[in-house]
Amino acid sequence: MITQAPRGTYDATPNENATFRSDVLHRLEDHFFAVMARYGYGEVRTPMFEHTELFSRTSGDTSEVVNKQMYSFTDKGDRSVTLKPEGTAPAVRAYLDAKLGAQGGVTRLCYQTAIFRYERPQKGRYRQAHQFGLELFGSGQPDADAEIIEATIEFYRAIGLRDTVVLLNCIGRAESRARFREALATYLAPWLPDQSEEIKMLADRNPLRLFDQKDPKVNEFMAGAPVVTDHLEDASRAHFDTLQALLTEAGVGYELRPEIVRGLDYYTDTVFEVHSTLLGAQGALCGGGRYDNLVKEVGGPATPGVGVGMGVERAYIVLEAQGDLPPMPGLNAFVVAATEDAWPTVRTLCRALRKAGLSVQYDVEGKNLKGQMKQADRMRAQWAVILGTDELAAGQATIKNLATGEQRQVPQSDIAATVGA
RNA sequence: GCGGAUAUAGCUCAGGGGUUAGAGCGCCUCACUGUGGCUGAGGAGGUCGUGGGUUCAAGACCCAUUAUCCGCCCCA
Repeated sequence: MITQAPRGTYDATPNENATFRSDVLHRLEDHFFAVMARYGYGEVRTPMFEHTELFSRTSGDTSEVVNKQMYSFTDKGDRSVTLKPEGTAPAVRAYLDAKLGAQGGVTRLCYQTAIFRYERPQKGRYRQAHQFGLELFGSGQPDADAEIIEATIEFYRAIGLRDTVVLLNCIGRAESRARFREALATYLAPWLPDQSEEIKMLADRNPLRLFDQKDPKVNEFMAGAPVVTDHLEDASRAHFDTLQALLTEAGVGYELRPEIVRGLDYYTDTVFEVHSTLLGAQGALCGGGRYDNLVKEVGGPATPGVGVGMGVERAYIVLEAQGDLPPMPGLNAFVVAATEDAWPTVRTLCRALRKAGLSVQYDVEGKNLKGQMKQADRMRAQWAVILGTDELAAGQATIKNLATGEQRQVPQSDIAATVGA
């Protein structure tokens, strides 16, 4: 079936029952960049693909994303390249390549990008998905973490999402995490031999995930397990405490969740997700956190950073589940020829109205008056502007409000003002 | 990568081996020849996801395949 989009991808189209309406996606983008402009974030656009090493080095080779989800291929120059599975590592690379941090201080970047992961698709999970992202380089202060989270919430408010919750955790630095893993391993040791292969593998590969299992028996056992936040260094502890105070001050509600650990290995200290109950199994709207070793890892000077990646489709799905998708956009006016002699004037008037900034169409199918009126209705035009022999003679036009049905005659020169109001 | 469900008109769905496959909505025409929406009357539109098979006969049953959805896993 050559007409269907590849598995896990979709076409966004401007029609009412599209899976994703392109006009809505466009609105989300507008809101995102408008909000981020108010926070002073500048847009960075990075390539669709990167050297594979950028991701394998930074995301960690035990991570699921790098392990089996990357769209990697060898190009004709025998280089291994990968369609980007996430936005942060490329943003870091671009930040370094363009020497944005050369003057010191803080650099704030935002982006909108497609991401690719070879996964089994379901609702809210695609092989090509899209993310809005923020990265803040050059500050290790909790104020930076707070700003990222606050800006994220601000975006969700701007597009009208309700009932979202910020899930917050602090996973510490390498040393404290090692200490914690040790404590956890000690706790798991007597219990593990009786568990399923799956649990054993998880305990070996990514033990923090054990905090986030569906099995109630596992949860019961894990309730008594040591918690990451009990093993934090003083600096991490203080950072986390201050961040919470800042969020409270900002009026951003949050829940502490020791099971939030994130799938990418580069995070240090702060990690967070925003969830919505309306998303089903794919509960996360966005995920982010602090990555104080990442810039150095990519080859730059040691530079702290914090960022977030927000799922565009997931925001859309929640908006739709709320019943809050905006109505399909319509024209300001549809200009109608009531008599054959009016066509030249119809065309000139359309040009004038468009020049005045209005969205305007006229019939290009050779329809009669009734057909044109019908078309005006179908295009959700606010006004029908009707021109016929009578109007031409008087230098006027009949304008009809298609919502109320009222109509009146106005001078042709006044139409832009009336229709645009 | 694992388990389960689904695929029939533009959309939402009914039909469960046997004449020309149905409904609602949408679309087209007419009533309404300078006026959309409402109403009424007509009408068009489907190789029943695709490829095989069983059968005298398949949209229905079987196998494969593709896609979507749900759960697991993972996460955006």
